[in-house]
Amino acid sequence: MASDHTRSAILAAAERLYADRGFGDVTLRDIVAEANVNLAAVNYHFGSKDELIAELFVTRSIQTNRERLNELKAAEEAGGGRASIEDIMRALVGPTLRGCLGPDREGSTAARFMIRASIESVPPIRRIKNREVDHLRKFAAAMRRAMPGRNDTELYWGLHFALAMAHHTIREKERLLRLSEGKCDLDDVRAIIDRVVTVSVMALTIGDVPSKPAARPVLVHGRLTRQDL
Amino acid sequence: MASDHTRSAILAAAERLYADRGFGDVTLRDIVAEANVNLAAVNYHFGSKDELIAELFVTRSIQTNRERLNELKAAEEAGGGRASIEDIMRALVGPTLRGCLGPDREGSTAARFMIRASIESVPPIRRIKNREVDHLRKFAAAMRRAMPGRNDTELYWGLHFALAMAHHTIREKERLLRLSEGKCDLDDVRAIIDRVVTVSVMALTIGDVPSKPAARPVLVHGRLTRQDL
DNA sequence: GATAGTTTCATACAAATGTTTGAAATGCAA
DNA sequence: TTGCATTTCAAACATTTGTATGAAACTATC
Repeated sequence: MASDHTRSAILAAAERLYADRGFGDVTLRDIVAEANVNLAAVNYHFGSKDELIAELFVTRSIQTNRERLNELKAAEEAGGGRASIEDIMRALVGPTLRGCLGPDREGSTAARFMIRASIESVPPIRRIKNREVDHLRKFAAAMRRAMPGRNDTELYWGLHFALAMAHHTIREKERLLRLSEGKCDLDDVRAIIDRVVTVSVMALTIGDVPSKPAARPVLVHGRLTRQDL
Repeated sequence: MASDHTRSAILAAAERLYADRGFGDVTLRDIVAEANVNLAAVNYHFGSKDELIAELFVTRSIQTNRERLNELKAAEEAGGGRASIEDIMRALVGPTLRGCLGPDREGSTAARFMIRASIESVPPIRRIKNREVDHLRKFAAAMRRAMPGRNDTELYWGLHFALAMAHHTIREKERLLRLSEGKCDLDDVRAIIDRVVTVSVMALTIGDVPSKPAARPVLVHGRLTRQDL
């Protein structure tokens, strides 16, 4: 393989076009035109259109998953082997939200591509997403360590809701912006992450009936703190 | 129009096939074969494929929206013109969750169709969804009445997160089931609604620093109650 | 029962699309 | 250079797809 020129030109063009116009109405001919390569090059280098899409999505997914696990590991090391539940949730939703939201990310092709992938969900991408369960199990395990006494079911629901808020915010950011008439600031990614983390932690304390008044998470200065009642 | 036979046969067949196999790989020929009608009948009765899909989705959406508003109205009348925030959230997420989840709904074509529509999001459906903002404004208004002092921004985020949890649960129920190895009971719709409502209400109290200890929502017997600390 | 409007039908159309092919070009090693 | 493998290219292929057409069948009204 002398040079990846054609291969990477296709990848870049495909990601850009899919990000801009969606999987639905971008054809191989559009891609090769954008990349200035021959039509047959896609099948030569990737085998098929679906494998091209899969490669794009896998690459980006691996990046996000690695960031997540890095954050988790860092939090666990900082906590002497056990991360706080807040930090775990932050590691879970932070990379995705940071990657897909924010004003500077407006022009990021990778981010817009991942948003598309989240919205349109074509077959090759769905197949890959199904493997994501193994990755999530690592977070479930960390949560179990952070909240030893807690019911497993509650734990999974908390994890599920955290992803729900993060992904739905990415998917429906236009609608939220329109609904709130701009009042919800979707550029302040830090605040959004704080918000999602806060609510996720709250969700994980459902049914918690402590003997002494519980520490109650409160959003202060865009950062999660605890305030005793 | 002597009889709607052909028209409704097409609608029924289309909904069934789309629900089962997705919009991606169901053609008009599949639909007319299932409906035992002629290929040209679709264009004759609906104009185009997209208008057929739009009609299916609009019909179901109107049903859900009407149920939502009925529940909201009932709650407001029961509360003497002002519904509690819990009841508002329940009216928002209840109909959708009840429609798409639960064991008996497994065979409901309408439910599975709406799940598909939520996952795949083809153009005609996206266009309709964009008009949904007006509908949500009615809930925002009710919430504003229920929580007069509250910041509008917080209110929209709470509304947004409630929909996030409901829709994501519908979209990703398979994954949650697999992740939790069956521990999360997705057939107990009442409990799920309670859970989503509880967390939504919690989300709406972020940053609430009350002069006296706040009433804290707690899940008891699968039903939302209030317990003073 | 003739007529006008509606609905159904078989068939054709036209366009788009992913994929394949076989030859030409290119790069690289001996 | 020669020879061999890799890569590029133009063109064609083979389907699939939604849509259009015009005649036939049907229905209801007068």
